[in-house]
Amino acid sequence: MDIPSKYKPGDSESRWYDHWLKNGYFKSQPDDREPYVITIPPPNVTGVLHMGHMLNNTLQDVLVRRQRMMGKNVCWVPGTDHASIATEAKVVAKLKKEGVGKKDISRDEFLEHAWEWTDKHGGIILEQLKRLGASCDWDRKLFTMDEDRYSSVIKVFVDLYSKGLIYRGVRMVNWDPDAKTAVSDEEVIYTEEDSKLYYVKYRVVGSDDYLTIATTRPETILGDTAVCVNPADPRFKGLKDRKVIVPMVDREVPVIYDDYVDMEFGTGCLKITPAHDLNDYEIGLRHGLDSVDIFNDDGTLSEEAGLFTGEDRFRARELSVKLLQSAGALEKTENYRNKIGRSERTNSVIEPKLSLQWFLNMKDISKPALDAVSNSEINIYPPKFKNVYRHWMENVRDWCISRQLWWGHRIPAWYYGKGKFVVAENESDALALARKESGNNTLELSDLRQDEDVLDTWFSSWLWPITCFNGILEPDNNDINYYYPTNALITAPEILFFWVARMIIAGYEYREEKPFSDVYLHGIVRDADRRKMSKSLGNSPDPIELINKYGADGIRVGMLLCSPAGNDLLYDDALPEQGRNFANKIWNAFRLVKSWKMEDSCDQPEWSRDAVLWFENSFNEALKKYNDAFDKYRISDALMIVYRLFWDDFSSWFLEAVKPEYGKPVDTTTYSATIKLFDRLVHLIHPFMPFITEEIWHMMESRKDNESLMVSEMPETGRTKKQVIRDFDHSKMLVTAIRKIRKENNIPNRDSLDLFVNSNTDDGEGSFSSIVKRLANVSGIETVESKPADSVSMMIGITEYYIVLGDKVDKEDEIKKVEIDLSYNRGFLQSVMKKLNNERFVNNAPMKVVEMEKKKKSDTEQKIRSLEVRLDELKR
RNA sequence: GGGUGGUUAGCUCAGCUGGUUCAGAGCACCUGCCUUACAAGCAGGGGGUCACUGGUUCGAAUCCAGUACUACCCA
Repeated sequence: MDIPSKYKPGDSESRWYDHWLKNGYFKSQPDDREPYVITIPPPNVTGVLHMGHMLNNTLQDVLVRRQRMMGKNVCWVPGTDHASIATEAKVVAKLKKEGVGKKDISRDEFLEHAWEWTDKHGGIILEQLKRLGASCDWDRKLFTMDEDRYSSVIKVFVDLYSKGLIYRGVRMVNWDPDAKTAVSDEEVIYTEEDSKLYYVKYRVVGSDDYLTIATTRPETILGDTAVCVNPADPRFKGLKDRKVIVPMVDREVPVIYDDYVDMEFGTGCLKITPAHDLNDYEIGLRHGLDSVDIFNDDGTLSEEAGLFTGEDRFRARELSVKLLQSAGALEKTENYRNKIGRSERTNSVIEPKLSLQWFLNMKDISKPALDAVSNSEINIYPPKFKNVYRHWMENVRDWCISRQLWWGHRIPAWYYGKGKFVVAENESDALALARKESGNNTLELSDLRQDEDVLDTWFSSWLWPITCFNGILEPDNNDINYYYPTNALITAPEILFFWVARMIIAGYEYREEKPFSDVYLHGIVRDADRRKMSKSLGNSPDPIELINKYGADGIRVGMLLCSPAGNDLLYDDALPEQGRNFANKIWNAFRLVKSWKMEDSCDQPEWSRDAVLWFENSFNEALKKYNDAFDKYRISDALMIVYRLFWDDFSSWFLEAVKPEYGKPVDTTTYSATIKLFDRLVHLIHPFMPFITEEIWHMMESRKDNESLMVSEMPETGRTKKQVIRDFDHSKMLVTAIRKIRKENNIPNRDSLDLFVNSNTDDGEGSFSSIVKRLANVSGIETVESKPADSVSMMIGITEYYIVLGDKVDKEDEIKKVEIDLSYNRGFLQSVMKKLNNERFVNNAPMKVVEMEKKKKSDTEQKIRSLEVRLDELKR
């Protein structure tokens, strides 16, 4: 058989992916098997695949592939989300390039552009996932804005509103005065910038005293409605119930006391502008203060400011400073560095602004979701995130669900008359409701005006595990009844609250059941310097290029090798390289086995029989650990277990032990045992490396067209004979020791050696002498009572072995080694004796531990005796 | 400012409710090998005062307290 010595992943990847698709292995329909369900964390519909997706989806594919091989009815639902902010920004940018402003066109026209954009770019990312090997049920592909998902969101909004859980309220938002929209917290970038701290004097009413406040934003003085000090601050004791006069506008405002004020910072005296600072707003709420909104939407000063109306906020700052100065109210100015928030998109300084938004009351609705995680109905992996989750849920705030955007689910509220509105699933219901509520039957559609805003994207994705099976619109359909609750959710910890917690909330609200049993949180992909991968840094490799270079299997292994649960993954090209090398190793191991000529008349040699016996046990032990690692979502551990099983145990020990001498045939018993073991190995590796394993599985023997490794059965765990493993470990150590002696003494492997074992020291461990003979090229193993002349010795466990080297033995060197060994063992014995001589240890420690120490004592004493004898002989 | 983690080999990490000859793995490194599966490889090897200080205990990488540094979340 002519197989190239380097594995080339390219063509086999597309060939096998097509094979899987053609045979419909990814598809799922409800049946009587147990389901295993994962809904994909929907990537942004207009995005492209990045390293984070690679990690996230590799993990999911590994999990579903394994479960599929364990006989589950696996359903991995793919889909994308509309990402209202990001997508709208992209469409706005595109239109801008074409010279069209968003405000120049109608909402409908804009949405047409957005859909066009979506249709053009949407789904690229899912196509890219196929290159990775993702075994999603593509027939179930969904989009958060497709018809059923859209209607589901609207229905849920109306439902929650009718339950009294959704309300309108005032809230401080991050206002971008250039884009004239609110942006989310995630889109504000805070950096330290140089600014100035202005010290301004406020006169106390009815006295000549004044208070000095420090501010970086003197223009907001126009909106001050109080001055605040810490109640514990002795400097301001006598100011209770007093008022001060706000400079420039000469408004009388109260002095209030609040713990919020930091006595150390500035003058210990804080001006309060409830309309333009979040903390001030909250203090304002606590103390019942007025708020004066001094800004227009474009960042110029409003009528209410009373001064500088129409001026830009930064110009107003300069004017304020001048005015304060001329009025003698400016005490001093200091240079200062503080954190300034700028809009990610326009780089404009964010203006905190009060506005009317829609909220979801979270207090009661989130209760079951808190309990579910506390009582482990839902498990979070790694468990350390349980605390974080609980902390957030116990301090949950109401959710602001409206966004000042067009791309998304439009809020189903219709306004009519003065400040009145109705909430309904559609226009005609809204009209009917409006007529009923107003008692005015002459109302027409044209009198109704739908809310301009859309819902937060998370308000659609929080329903994802339900809407994936259309469980909102048809709550009793077959799919939802069969697939829900899903099994696992794989995502990043950064969206534990935004998304995961809210899905759990929605699950209990709409299905009265959890949405998934397990949450697995993986880290963020960073570069080798721990920097986040980003376009602007240019430190993010293109995943498709990586697949081309290292193969999908290689990159999958690379992503997982180094991503322990919850920890960040420091990407480096060395990782997929290691994955590729592993693929090549598997490939060559297979080449070796395939090159063997079989011969019926050969008997199975003892070493081969022994090797099969040992490897079966080794395999069983590894499989147990592998399953255990999966149960705990320790995916990289599972991979490492199988990596070492294949590379070390199978390739370096098993295959080396059974491989026939050059040109000689192999007996059929060994051959078929090897193929059987190889088959079991590729099963374990398949979830991680689906392509190469499928390729090899088909080359092992002739398979039918509709057969596939990916739908064949995972091996069952068998019993492990621990003694076999222990014996083989002993023999391994012996082989290694002999090889070391060869290397130290420059004895080539082809020169065979005689090995002696000291019968006085033999504890019976290590019955794999045939393998020792073969792998260490030992011609015979003889039993002796004492050390033969001109030999070097080695100790495995407590058993002493010798190799006769003749005049090659360096006596001085041997003596030195034995002395080092002796002093270590004497020291060790001392530490053991210290414990055993300690009455409190013997009385308090568990019997088992004491027994162990006694065994250590006798073993070490025996070793010391052997070493002393040896030293004696050497010195003779 | 509040909260939650982390600190073990050059790097990335395992070490569960204290006790196996317990200080581990992978990668990297060093030495020798193009040995007829694989140099994307084989064989052998070196490397850590388990952040620091104190405490509990017969016994601490593991439990407790404090310190330092660090990461993330919230404000």
